[in-house]
Amino acid sequence: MTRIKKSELTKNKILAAAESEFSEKGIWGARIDTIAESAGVNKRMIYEHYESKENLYRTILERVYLRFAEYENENYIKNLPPDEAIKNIVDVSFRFFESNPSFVRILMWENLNSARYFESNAVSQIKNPTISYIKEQLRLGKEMGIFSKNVDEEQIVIYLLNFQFSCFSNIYTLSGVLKTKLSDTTEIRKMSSFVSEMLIKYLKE
Amino acid sequence: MTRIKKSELTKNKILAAAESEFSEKGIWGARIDTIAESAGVNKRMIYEHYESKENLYRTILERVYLRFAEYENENYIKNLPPDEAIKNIVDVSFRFFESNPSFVRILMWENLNSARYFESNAVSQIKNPTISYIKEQLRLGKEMGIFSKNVDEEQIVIYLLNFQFSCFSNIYTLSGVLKTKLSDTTEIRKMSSFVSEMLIKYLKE
DNA sequence: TGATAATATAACTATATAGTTACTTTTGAA
DNA sequence: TTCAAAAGTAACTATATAGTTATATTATCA
Repeated sequence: MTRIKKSELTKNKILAAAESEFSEKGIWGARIDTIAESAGVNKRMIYEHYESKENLYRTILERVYLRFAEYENENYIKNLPPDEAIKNIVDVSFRFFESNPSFVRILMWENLNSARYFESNAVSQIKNPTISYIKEQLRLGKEMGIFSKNVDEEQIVIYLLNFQFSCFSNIYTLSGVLKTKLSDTTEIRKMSSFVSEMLIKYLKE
Repeated sequence: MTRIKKSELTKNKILAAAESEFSEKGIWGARIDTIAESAGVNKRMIYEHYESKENLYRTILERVYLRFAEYENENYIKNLPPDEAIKNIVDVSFRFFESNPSFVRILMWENLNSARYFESNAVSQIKNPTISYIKEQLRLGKEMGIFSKNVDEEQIVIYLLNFQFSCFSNIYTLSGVLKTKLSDTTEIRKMSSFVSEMLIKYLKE
């Protein structure tokens, strides 16, 4: 294998191991030794390529968030009627969260750190198309007379982003209280579709 | 001061310091030395009264959750019509979350630990009156013909518990994306009342 | 082919941290 | 007042962890 390819491989192994370790334990609980070991790479290589634990974490955060933004961007079905488009938005982010549990967890850690790293530099500059897309659909829906005129666009955006996320994030303590395993995919799907149905009804009212 | 009173004082100082440290940094990030120092108490006293870090954490978790259950229990206004009762439930938990940020954070840490400590022993046995109270109001509302008959009670319970909580929990990364400071009380209040209005409309539909 | 720069390794250092030990001070019942 | 038990202290131990150093191996290009 060529030198460059080999170092790329090393970097990728580090990134994969780091993503899993950081998502499991957060930046403070994660161990560099563990990352090195489960990447099958010498610890010094982490410092060679990523300087410090903090910097490695930032890299992971950026990477993970970029993956989200790209997924959203690529998967929205264009030219749907506004009500179908809203359902589609819910559906796309549902599928992303479902297949990227480490994304959900890393964002949760970030929230407990008051989004310290998330707000800094690169990450917050990543173009996320979702917000403007939602607003566009809402405006379109109002124009077409499908959606009620006095809907608060800002709140709908928050609702869509936040409450979809919360179907995946705070379900463990809630499961304990309800004595139902809400982390099962079927349960999550139920919650998610309930939330979106309710929203659509509200918009059309 | 008597011996017993003095040791009670020490215990309380430890509990207060521990609650703040654990809520800030979670069980893994919290430091026993920091707790001892900010309690103004010798480190050994923590082990004298609480055995281990883990056990101290459990004590805090129980204490904090008990506070929640008691608050809910004491603050619901009885004999309201069902729609007002639902609004009241939202309002009461809003006020609790608002004035107990450490509760919100500790539950978030717990969710990242898959509710490991939350599910064990004492905590999950604490009687939380909320769930049965919500269900009662829903049934009453249906009987009185105020609420639609085909409302999924389970989902409403989840909605109320989870989405109210998420107005406080995952707002930091979302603030970053939206470039609005959602952690301000006014913003939280907006979100919360939006969510409850939407629910009431849905129930009455 | 042999010099050189990139890539990799093992063993190390400095520090932080949960938990302990051996000791001193204070309190209250007899 | 005395003295045993409770409450408190400082200094310690064993271990874990982020980051480093000194050295070895390997791929590329002259």
